[in-house]
Amino acid sequence: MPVAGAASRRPGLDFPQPLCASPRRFQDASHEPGPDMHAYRSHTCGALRLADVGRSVRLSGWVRRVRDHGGLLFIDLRDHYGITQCVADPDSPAFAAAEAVRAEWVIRLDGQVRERPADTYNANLDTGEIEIFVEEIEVLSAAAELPLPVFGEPEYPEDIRLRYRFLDLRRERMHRNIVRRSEIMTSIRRRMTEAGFIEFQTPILTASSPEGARDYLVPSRLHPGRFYALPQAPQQFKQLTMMAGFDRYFQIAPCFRDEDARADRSPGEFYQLDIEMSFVTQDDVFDAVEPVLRGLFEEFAEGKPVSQRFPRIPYAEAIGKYGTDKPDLRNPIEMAPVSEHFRGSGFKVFATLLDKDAQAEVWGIPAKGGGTRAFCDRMNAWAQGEGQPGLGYIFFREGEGAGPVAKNLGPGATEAIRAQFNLAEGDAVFFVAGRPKVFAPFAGQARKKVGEELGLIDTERFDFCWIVDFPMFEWDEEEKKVEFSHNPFSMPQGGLEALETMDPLEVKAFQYDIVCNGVELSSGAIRNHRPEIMRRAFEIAGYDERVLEDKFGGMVRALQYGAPPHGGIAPGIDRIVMLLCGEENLREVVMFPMNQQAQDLMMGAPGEVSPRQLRELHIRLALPEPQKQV
RNA sequence: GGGGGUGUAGCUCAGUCGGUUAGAGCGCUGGCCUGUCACGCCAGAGGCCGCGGGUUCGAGUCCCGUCACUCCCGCCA
Repeated sequence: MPVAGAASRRPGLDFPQPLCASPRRFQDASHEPGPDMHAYRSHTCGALRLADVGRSVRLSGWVRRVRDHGGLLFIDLRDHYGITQCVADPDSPAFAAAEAVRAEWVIRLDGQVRERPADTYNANLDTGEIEIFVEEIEVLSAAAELPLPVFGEPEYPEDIRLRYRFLDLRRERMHRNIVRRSEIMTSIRRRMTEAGFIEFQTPILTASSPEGARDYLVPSRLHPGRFYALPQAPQQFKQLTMMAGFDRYFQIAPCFRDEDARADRSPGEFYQLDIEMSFVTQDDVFDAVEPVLRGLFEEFAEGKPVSQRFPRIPYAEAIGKYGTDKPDLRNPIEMAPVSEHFRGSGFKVFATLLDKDAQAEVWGIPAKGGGTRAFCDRMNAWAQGEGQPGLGYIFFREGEGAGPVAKNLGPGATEAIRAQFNLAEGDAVFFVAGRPKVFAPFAGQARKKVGEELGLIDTERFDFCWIVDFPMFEWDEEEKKVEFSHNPFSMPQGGLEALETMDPLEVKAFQYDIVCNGVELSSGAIRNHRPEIMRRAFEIAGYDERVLEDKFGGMVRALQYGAPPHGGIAPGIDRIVMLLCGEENLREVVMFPMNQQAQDLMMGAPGEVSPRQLRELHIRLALPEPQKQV
């Protein structure tokens, strides 16, 4: 069998695009087959309709599927724009050629458009009322046996999908995701521009910054022993842009962080819609960003409702009600403290805990519809699987609270808890106890699990919220010191006075996140534009002035020469696209992603380089002992 | 760095308590088939059971190690 390299070229994309997304024809009807016919096609595979019946056409594309009936043979021809059924019978001069083609070959064919017999219309295809009677076939590129099928949309191992990404991207769902990503990008640029923002470019090769994630480093040839760093975000550049007197900056900015991946966190690189504005308060930023995101989501949500106002939830309240600073508001469960019902009660485990530790609390997680022993036991087993001692519960049936907790707690307190959460027959409530700081993340997981298990989450919605009033500092248990909890450049609420007079751990920052359906889309802040406040903030976090000068010199200098109050935010593009494509994994919306180990299996990155390249960079390798084999 | 899961045909998977020649679907090769669109029917090819070691009369199956992929924790201002 003839074997050729896989065709990655898409002639269609080289054609000038008319205004409509799917051009019906590339050429005028006057260009019928003949000497003037285009070499590859007169129409795309998504173009032809009943009105074209009788026309002589030329199509090119991939063979999606062949159905060979012996005396009659169908080829589904696919390109970027659609699928057209082509048919050949022994009367056709192309019959022998048609019998030879296989899936994913690239062919060009000429033929006549004809109406399908009415009872064989295919409503699933835009072109389903017509077919092409094939008169000539030219194989433009044959395909070897496929390492993964293109037809159909089942699950395949990711390493194979990534190694043969060009095949994976031919699949309908991936192709649609990537096109939608492009449309989302275009819409974002339009919306930002219409809102008066202008797009800037900032350096990719820049300096390492001491805070935050691990940097990707690029060795300098001209300066032995020195390194550039790829930007973790254009944070300082966008602030400097404001100090330079521009206003309303945006950029769809590549960001690079050398940290381990997650399903919702690409290894290595990702994109942010980076935004910064001058002379603004927190409310001004919200008022600028909210309509862009709402409009964007409404445009691509396919009818799913989108929050009209994004509720603003203080950080502390989010932790208390949802156990997390990225709550999924589609989940109606709100937790609340129930310590008072347990204090001094007959349920000794919690009563003793509360007695011994003044900081201890008990929280309740109401579970509407979870009032069966089977469900409660299942949740308890789940909690143990998560490394917890268990998950206490009361479930309500036959007019009373049931379960071991209720038995020891007594009917009075049990009824008080039922009333507090407004629970009824058939409902349950789960309990977590200890120091909130320690158990809150688990409580959040339990809330999520209960919501999912009981089907309380309406997946056909986009629920946004702002999380506001993040703490400025937090206690770093490992280093035993106060550390910036988010961005060191955020303005503390209350300014210098707050830093001078308050417990640092009590100081809040003008720091905020946008959360949608439990996904943290972005974080931002009103920046600290006052050098004396910044010096004090760094001092509290244990950095002396030299560090500030060394590492943030450019920015600190700029602050001394007239810096406007400014602030911004940076929504994650990949996560937005993921939500709007209904995907659970970022790799489904990135065209050529790396795997979880930050390798590009298709291109072979990271790869080895020649000794000469290393010499030029003044680099000698000091590999770990068990020498890596490649 | 740590924990969980997975690894058997090109692809998706099954494989019982450790027991004969390791199976199915899709794909591939050949044959039949004139209205299919997940076409249908018949036949065939295709296996280092991830890799290495061990236990055993006997290992896809049990044990140890290792590699790869993936999910999670740490990490991600």
